[in-house]
Amino acid sequence: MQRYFTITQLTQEFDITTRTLRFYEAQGLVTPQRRGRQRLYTPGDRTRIKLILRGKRLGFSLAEINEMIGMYGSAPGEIGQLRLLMDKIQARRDELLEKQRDIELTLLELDEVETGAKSRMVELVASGVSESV
Amino acid sequence: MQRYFTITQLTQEFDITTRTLRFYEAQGLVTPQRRGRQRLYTPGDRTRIKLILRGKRLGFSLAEINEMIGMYGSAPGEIGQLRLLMDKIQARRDELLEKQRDIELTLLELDEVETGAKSRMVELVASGVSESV
DNA sequence: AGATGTATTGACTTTAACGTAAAAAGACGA
DNA sequence: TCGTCTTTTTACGTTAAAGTCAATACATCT
Repeated sequence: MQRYFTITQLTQEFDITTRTLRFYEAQGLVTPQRRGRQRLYTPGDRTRIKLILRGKRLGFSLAEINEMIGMYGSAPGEIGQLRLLMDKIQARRDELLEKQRDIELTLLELDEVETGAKSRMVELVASGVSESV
Repeated sequence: MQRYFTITQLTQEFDITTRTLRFYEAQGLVTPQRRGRQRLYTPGDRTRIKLILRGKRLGFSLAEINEMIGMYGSAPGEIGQLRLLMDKIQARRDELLEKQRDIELTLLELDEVETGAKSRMVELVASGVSESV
């Protein structure tokens, strides 16, 4: 018993437009089945869409995302190909680790700005500005 | 004694083009001084550029980056403005935390793929394919 | 059958973030 | 002073990732 999703269900769930999903399909990122002309998305398709959106949030291009998703089901039968795959994995991992460091730094800086803003606020309130916090 | 950087020094250090730096300037992201027509970047400008590139790596748009950088030197004198600033900070923080989770998940998936690839490799080698590892 | 609402397709447009090319202006060494 | 090099400015081109619009098709309700 396969459960299907319609395109609008998915657009609502992920807060994207139909145009977006059709565009992803045109790019070969998802290939939903058809009932007549209507698109039917399987749970697998839905998962792929989730992966795409996650990749987007991390700043990857659709081409990169396509490549990454391509890694999942593959497991090629040739040693050379396997080596290539593992190289790609390592490259992605390095990128992600860099992003992690970038995030840490940015979070720290946000903390600093917030600290400054807070103390500035205390100053203002103490200096007699009537304001209910 | 102010030390200045030329545009090409910075392009080499950060591996970007002059076009990129001039574009950032046109967008108001950096405003180097001039000696005649030549651009002179201060250490502060250099830091801003680093922040811009970091933001880009995290998938933020130049407009978002501009806003974030704008938070740094500000500390506005009005309570309402301070509240707004703190709201923005929190929003950014939430985004960054989401990106962190996204990265964790992606790293885990990469691990899985790699594990699969490794065992597949062992299989291949064991099944008699001559290959020096 | 007619009206209404949702899907699809195709074409054209838009936006961000640069790339590329051409012309002119200094800067510098021989 | 000449030639070379770098830098600047201006203008047009490009790419990715959709947005927008119009025409058509399907399905459903009345």
